Amino acid sequence: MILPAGFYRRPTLDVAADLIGKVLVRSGGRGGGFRLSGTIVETEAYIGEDDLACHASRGRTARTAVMYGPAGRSYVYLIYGMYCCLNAVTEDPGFPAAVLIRAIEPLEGIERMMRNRNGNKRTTELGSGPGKLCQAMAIDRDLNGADLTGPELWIEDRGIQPGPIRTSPRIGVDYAGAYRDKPWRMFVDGSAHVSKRPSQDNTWRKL
DNA sequence: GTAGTGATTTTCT
DNA sequence: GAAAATCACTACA
Repeated sequence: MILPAGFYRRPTLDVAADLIGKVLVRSGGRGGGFRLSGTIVETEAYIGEDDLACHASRGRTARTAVMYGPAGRSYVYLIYGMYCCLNAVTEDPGFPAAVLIRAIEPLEGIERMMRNRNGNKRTTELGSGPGKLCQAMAIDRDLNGADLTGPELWIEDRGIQPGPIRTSPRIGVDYAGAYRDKPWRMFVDGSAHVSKRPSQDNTWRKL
């Protein structure tokens, strides 16, 4: 079942948690073309203009406009001049928020994903990071604003029961002041496909 | 195994 | 002009 727009039009933390275990699917090319997919194992929530880590904290601009639009669309942006990151827009129109898809466990089209990733042979290196998964699944800014109910990019519920979910502070947002330590990153505990494994850090709590 | 650093360009100040 | 929701590579243990 493809997740409907209503799935995304909810509190962002709920969407971030519920997306764990869902399947991200990318389809393209002519006449059937290709189909790539992977189970989502890591997400992060970015919530509103008050959240100093959220791009919308600087207000509405050409880049952040999608986040102010309806839920269930994609927000794809370029980071560090080289990589793209994929988000799902959440909440009511007018309230800027999104869930960053940070890691997937590859399911379908693994051979093609390896080619997209410059011949990388390890499945754990195909989707264990927001830039990596976009490269593997051929997601770039052409898909910014795309409807996440298809036909190029969507997320399905296949009834997968993810392992235990943990939370942690978000990655790479040390500049975000009081919002730096918010435990708004969600990931499958122990998965080999998440972007970073826990170090000696007992501040992370069970969800 | 961990730590440090350069690549590259859009975006907003 | 500075910073950025990252990654790959190198050096070293």
